[in-house]
Amino acid sequence: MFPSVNEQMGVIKRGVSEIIPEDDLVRKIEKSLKTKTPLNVKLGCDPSRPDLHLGHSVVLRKLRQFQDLGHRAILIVGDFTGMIGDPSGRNKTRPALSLEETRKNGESYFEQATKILSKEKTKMVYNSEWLAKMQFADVIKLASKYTVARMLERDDFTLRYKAGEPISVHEFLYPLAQAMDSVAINADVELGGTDQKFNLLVGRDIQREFGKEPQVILTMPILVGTDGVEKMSKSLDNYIGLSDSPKEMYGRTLSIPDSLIYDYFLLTTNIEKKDLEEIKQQLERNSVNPRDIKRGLARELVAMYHSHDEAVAAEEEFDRVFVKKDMPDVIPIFYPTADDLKNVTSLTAATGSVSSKTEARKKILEGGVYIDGERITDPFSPVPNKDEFILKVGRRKFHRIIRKNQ
RNA sequence: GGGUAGGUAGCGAAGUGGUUAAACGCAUCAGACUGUAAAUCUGACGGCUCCGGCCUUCGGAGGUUCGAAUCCUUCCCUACCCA
Repeated sequence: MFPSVNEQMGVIKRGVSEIIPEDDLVRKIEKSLKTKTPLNVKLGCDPSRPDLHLGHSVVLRKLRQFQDLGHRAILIVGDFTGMIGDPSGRNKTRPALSLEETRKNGESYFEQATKILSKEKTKMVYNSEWLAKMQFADVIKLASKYTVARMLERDDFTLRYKAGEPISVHEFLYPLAQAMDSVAINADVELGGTDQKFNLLVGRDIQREFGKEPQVILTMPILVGTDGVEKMSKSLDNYIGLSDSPKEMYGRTLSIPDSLIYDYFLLTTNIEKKDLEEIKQQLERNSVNPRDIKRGLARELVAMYHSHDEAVAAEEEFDRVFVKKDMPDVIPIFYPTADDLKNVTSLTAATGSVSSKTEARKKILEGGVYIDGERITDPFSPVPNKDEFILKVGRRKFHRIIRKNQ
């Protein structure tokens, strides 16, 4: 039923940052084999940001591997913590959510996560189920099990504390709440990014306090975003979304810096170990143009989330539009009103490519607006007297303008 | 509770009565170059505009003044020190 311990460990260890403690994981797997009981593998998800991207995929893919090895994946939606939000208002990215919102986001999270996870084998639970039932006395008791010094061990807290940035008391409760999740579902393994290491470790301590066997924690490296510097995140707009269209996904992938190519292959694709090794060699020796390796990565990703055919199509389209500077094959159509046709500025603004006429005028003066391939330099130049033409704004916004003859 | 230092555009950070829509850096956007890589260069960067201008900003609210981000009052917020 289950693969052997060595086989399992081989799969599990690919790409991981840390397994703490590794021996315990081996032991747990041995026990699972002996008793024919799958391990409970936990992953917490944040319902305040339901748009998943490649960064999330790193850890989700690891979870999928556990599923393929026969283990049980449990997604915990942090609806309770999401509902509390951040009262200090310091972190605006964490607004308080209503119960309905967290539910809705949870559903959406599940839907996207199952692009990677097996739908049937994934269990999703909301942590309000047990956290909402706790009394204040329970919370105090829980909090008493951890010390301030230990909380401050956390790098994030230390840095903020030293920098003189505010840390609210309730932030100390987050790791404890997360730990309670592990207690509630009897987690054997908890996955997370390396930035979650502290929280995951707290889970071990609290499980012990509750007389449970501590979970093994497994951390995955943080995927750097397309800017090559920051962690991939939606708010920094350096992400490749799992729901991005083939075109977008392909283009965004090509925009990552060369230094990230290997990590992306390792962390976000399923390519064979030997191919991975070859890529590493090629990159190190510079024997192949990194661009071509990157194109391969982009095709791979589009094929994973869409299809092989769409990957090929996306590449062709990309070459046409950006290499040959030709037109994309699908261009949104815009039917202008008489007012929009007053001049090119009005038209550009009307298409919504820019936020206002002021913006449109700036782009025209900067030389970023083209009509049928001709650069427009005068904001007040008239709209060509044609029934149909192509308006291009910036590098990638195209509109097919069609006049309706009334 | 007492004291100190602060709160300026997406972020960081100057400015401390009068060309100040507010230096500078980062980020972003557009252009050149290119492999939608890196590096570099140029320009834009509060909002709107009939291009003449108009409107809104310097934690909030009042006030002084011809004139305030800058002075006064009050409130809110943050860090640090003392208790």
